[in-house]
Amino acid sequence: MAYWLMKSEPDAFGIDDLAKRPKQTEPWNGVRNYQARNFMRDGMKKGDLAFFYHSSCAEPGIAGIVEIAHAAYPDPTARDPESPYYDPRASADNPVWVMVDVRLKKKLKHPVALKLLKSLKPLAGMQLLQRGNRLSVLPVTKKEWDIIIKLAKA
DNA sequence: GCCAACGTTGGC
DNA sequence: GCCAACGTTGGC
Repeated sequence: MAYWLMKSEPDAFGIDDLAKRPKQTEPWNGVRNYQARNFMRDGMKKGDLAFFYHSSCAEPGIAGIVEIAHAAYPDPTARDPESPYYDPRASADNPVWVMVDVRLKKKLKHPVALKLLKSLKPLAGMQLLQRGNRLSVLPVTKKEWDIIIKLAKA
């Protein structure tokens, strides 16, 4: 079982939006970065857990925990000319882009702010905190995961 | 709104 | 294959 972090802008789709979805499940479409795609395609398994991270907002940080409810499968928005995520290279034979389904496990009563994560020495190696990091899907080590879970409960 | 960092594109 | 130009991300 692996751990992940997935970013979303709460103005576009936040943890509360996920909570309102049927079965509190949503296809994580629109990822258009190869590294992020590869994490989803090659790394994510059904049952893996991920932090739901709010980016580009007043209080960036971890807002909740989600479970990977479905492993990677083709992202249909890549083949929809009406979609902002449209990619003319995508076809039935070669979907190019994939998505996973995420299901809400828990919305944190007290989100773990980026500011707090940055202040903790044991988390200094976190990929999220590295300079210039822009990936929307990132791996999290079990050690990091456990530390953050404790913070969320504190 | 600014800007650093990074990925992608496209001319050569 | 190089690299400048451009677009995007995301914290502040």
